[in-house]
Amino acid sequence: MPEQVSEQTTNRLSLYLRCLNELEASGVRTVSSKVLAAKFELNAALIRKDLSHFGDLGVRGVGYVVRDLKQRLRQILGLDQQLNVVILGAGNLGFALADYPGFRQDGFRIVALFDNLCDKVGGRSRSGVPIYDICDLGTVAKDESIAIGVVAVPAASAQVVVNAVVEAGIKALLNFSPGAIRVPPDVKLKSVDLTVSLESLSFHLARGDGSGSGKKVG
Amino acid sequence: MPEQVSEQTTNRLSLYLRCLNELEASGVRTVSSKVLAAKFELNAALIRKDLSHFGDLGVRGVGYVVRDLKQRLRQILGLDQQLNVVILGAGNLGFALADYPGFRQDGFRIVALFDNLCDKVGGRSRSGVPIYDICDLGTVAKDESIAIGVVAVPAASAQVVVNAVVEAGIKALLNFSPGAIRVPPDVKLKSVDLTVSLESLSFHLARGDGSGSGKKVG
DNA sequence: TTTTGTGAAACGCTTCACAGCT
DNA sequence: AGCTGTGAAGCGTTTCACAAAA
Repeated sequence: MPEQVSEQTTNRLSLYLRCLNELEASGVRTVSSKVLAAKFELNAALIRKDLSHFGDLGVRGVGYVVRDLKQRLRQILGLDQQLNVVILGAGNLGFALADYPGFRQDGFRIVALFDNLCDKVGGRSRSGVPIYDICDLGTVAKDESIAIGVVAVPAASAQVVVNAVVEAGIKALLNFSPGAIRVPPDVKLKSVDLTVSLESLSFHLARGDGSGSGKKVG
Repeated sequence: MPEQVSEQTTNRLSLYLRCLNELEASGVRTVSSKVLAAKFELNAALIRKDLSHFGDLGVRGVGYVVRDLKQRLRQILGLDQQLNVVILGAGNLGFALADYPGFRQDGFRIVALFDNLCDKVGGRSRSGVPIYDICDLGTVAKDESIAIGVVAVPAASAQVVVNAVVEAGIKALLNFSPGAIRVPPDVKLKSVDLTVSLESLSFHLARGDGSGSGKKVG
């Protein structure tokens, strides 16, 4: 429905949804933007603006109906259908992500790990995710209709692996390797750079200005 | 020197530094904002603005002297002195981070893992990081002058663990658990929310608008 | 001439303030 | 009365465009 929704709004929608799940579990029926705002230390108008991108989701004088808004947000975020995920790189990080509860989430299913080391291929992660040879990525991607690739390989091979993932027709990528990665314009790339995060903390320590509640970034 | 430097500028400084390291290794002596900008698909003026916060670091008509700028950025980011890091939570993620090369970086040293499960305490990670009981956090933090805590515990115990870390006098926190975490204003918190990242990708897939080169976020 | 450093303009996101609905 | 939805104001970041320096 909306023309353009900013990345920041998108990220907040996830947070709202998580909160609504908790509220529903607590038996809360409706919630106002004001109450929601307090939980995240955000401005209430911002929450209303975020939601208003997707139609009139609230009820004036009442607030938002928890169950309805939750359902609608799941739909907006594409969580009403399952998305299949593969992880590239069966190293420490790849394994950890494969078994990470936060990743074995509602709408997501981790289908496979990929690596190029022969002795790893054929094995499984602790939670049972099978490890394939990276050469088979194209086949698996089609057979299992993989939607998302998670890149957890060393920096040196990152771009090569990303190219293979793009080649396999996967249109969404979560990248954990450092350095600049290039993808075609029709592929969505989201990068998490742990070095940048650490160095940002180092910077703030060096200038002695703790500044609370760093904004969540996703 | 500067009054205020935005988080976004700070994050980019890390990227510039990484690039300068590569340039120096390649024997490049000077680099212009234009060349740097091309590597990151950024505007050259933005890079000059970022750097100009810290004095006149460039030479007009020439560009930036790679070795000098690298040195200066290391200083600005506080990487000229070692920072000791502890990881809270010796689960899959904690172990992976303890052994992750990107974390065993220049200025950082991972001193310890902490957990509350008796059978883990006393052991070591693959790379040799010792595991202590979380009760000993205060002591270790003081003895080893820990600067940064990395929180990799389940969501349910996140706030409790964060409180313990703050109590131990640690002023910088990298948090991997989902949900809203509160810290005092003098503590710097940076959160990486993997669920939000995944759901953001899901959102973009659902509306079918791949939009290349997602900005690196740290 | 090349490239930095920087005011001014442009842009985008957030907050304010209030009309309008329940 | 209470709360949403939203135009307008405010504010911070990015880009432009050019004077100043090498």
